Amino acid sequence: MDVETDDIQRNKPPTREIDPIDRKILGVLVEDATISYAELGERVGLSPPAAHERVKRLKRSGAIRATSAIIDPRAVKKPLLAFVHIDTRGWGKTPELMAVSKYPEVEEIHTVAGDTCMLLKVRTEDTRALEGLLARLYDTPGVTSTRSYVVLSTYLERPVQPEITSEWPAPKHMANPMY
Amino acid sequence: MDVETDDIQRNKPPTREIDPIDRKILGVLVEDATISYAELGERVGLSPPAAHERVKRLKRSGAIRATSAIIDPRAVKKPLLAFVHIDTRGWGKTPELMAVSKYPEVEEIHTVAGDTCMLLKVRTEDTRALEGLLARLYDTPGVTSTRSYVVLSTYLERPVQPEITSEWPAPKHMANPMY
DNA sequence: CATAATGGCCGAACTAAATTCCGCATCAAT
DNA sequence: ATTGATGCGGAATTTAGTTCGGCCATTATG
Repeated sequence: MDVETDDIQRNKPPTREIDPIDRKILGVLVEDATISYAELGERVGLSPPAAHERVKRLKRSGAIRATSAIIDPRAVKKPLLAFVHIDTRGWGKTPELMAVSKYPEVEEIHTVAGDTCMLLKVRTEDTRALEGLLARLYDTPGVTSTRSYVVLSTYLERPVQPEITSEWPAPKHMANPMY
Repeated sequence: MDVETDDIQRNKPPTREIDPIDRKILGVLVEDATISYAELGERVGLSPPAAHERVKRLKRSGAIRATSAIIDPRAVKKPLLAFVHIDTRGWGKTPELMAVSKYPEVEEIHTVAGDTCMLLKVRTEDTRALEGLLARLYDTPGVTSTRSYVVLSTYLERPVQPEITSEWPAPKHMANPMY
């Protein structure tokens, strides 16, 4: 058997810096991950095998976490979107609340700073189902109150974008911060 | 303005009812859209061409809106996630606020019912960038105040799930609603 | 009640893309 | 200047995507 000696990359995904071409690749694949490597290569200025190599690297490094079908919520009968803020008594109620992960209606669970403790994004068939989920939340020990924000219309909803705004319009009425 | 005709497929593509096999297909493709039609067919009990036909139909009907690469936010230097609630003076300030769509940091824009008017999901490189975005929001006429909830930890974040919880645990302490 | 028509599936053939291989150029470190 | 490593491109190979024709089941129709 082969015995690995000079094992350079043990714990570190050798996170090679993401260069502009990688970012372009990510931008293309976020829009449409079904295109061929030939077309991907053409769009970013690479040959098909080179583009393929880049994508493999991005997947290995974890930059591309998955390739996923984006579903229309209406098509699967989940037209009601809501954000639920949860206040808890005490600290560290997260493990108990994580139990709601098993419901496919729950899409996001975050802990947040601000006047509330946790924040859920949930998508249900109707208000009855939302009520059922809220009832389930109140059954969790430590949950003191919730506030739900029911979405009326969604104007934008998209995955993580690879681009970054480098220069923000300077708010001239403000002093310059030290950091 | 809108003239109501009996146009069946104005808002609705001729959505043939989604049967259990379709839902299984969606479930598989949400998890991993890179698998072959051979494997997809095997998982849902169909031949490769039959699975292919189903997927084509789901895409045509709009049930599958896109196939997209899911990016690790840290890999693209956007570790700061925040939800921004916006209060506006008056009504219908949406068009103006839609201008922030051009910033790739903005991932979602909703109008919500509750004590606030709009809700944004934004992901930035750091607090400076978040401040820059907030400053941009305050420059929008009609915006009276914002409240930001900065995410400390994300425990769950996933795309729309095709499954639906059919039976919610009945809250026994409640009366039965009429509807 | 029989029959035609439709829709969905399968197996096989065909086409296109993914993947591998190898030589070459570039850059960095010695 | 030399060496090693890294990334790229072109061609060949393997694998998957796609099309085609026939079969079966369900539903509409005379």
